[in-house]
Amino acid sequence: MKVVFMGTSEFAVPSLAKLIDSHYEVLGVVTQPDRPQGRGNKVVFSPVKKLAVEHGLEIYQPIKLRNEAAVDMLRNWESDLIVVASYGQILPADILDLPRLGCINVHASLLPHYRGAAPIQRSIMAGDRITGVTTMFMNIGLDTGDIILQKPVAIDEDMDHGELENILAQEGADLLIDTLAVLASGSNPRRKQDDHRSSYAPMMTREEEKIDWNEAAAAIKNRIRALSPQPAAYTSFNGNRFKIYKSRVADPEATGEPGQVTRITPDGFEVQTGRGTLEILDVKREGKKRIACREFLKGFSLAPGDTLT
RNA sequence: CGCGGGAUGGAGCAGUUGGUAGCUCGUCGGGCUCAUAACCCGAAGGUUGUCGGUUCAAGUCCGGCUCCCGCAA
Repeated sequence: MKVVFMGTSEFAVPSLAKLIDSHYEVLGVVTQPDRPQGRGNKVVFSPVKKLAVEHGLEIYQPIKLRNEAAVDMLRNWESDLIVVASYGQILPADILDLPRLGCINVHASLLPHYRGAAPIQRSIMAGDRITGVTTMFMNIGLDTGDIILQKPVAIDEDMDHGELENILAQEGADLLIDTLAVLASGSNPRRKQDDHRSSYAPMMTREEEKIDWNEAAAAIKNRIRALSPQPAAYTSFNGNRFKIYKSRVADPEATGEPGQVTRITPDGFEVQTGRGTLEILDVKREGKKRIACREFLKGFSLAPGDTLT
């Protein structure tokens, strides 16, 4: 079976890696164009491109898929199957129809839940204790195709986005290999998604990175987890903005003025929220490195009564 | 050359208009207490990221380099 892989972000890397290690033939890799990004606007390869380069695979980086050149390119590869994992662009019908076996996608949720760009963040932010990975046949809709295989994964209550993404990426890669085996065997299992139970997981926005101390402690904790380690939730004190990576609900029911520091603890400090207090454990000041909160307090004077905004 | 912050004893930070380095914590030794993230006394530990320049004198001014980070895209 000859396969074309389309992917961009870190989540897609294990899938491509397993595909390379498998006996299936990888004809080429499609990934997003190299774009200037980050500090200094340096041009950086996508994680998938880095892996593809290491293995000397043919790489194609169209700006748009929705044009003849892109469709021709993919047609010329004459693949049996296209595998997509967090690629970052919608595949037009012209391309979906190209491979003999169709296009399949590895998605980081138990579809039909959390269709869209940020299923991992959204599931953590919602406080879910279970999520999973899904492989499906792609169609015109956004993550609406027929399901091939699924595997549930438990979310530990202290797991952050980075940790969960790693796990799901690995599970997704394994599920992909299982899926290919199923398809190669000639069977074609597909189960329609129940649209009535679907939900949508839109990309996280800048605004959502700011902590609102009026929320309940548990909700803030989940937001911090969902954004850690990148880009990380933030708050500020006296004009100093700092990011918070890790927290713990101290007293779930305590009441008081939201945002106020209630006490200094051995591991950090506690902040009053809309409902309950939250102990802050891991932070990073602008221009500084990430450090444990107790270290942070040695050089940053913060006392009970101070208010975070 | 997108804008900006940082690099100081093991850790986190201060260091005024340039005059040979301080604080909190930790470590080690001693003391006190029923006890403690307690307290008291004492000690060790820094060629101030790197290279060069200005100067009688530079952590402090100027330039190059390396690494780290925030913002904006």
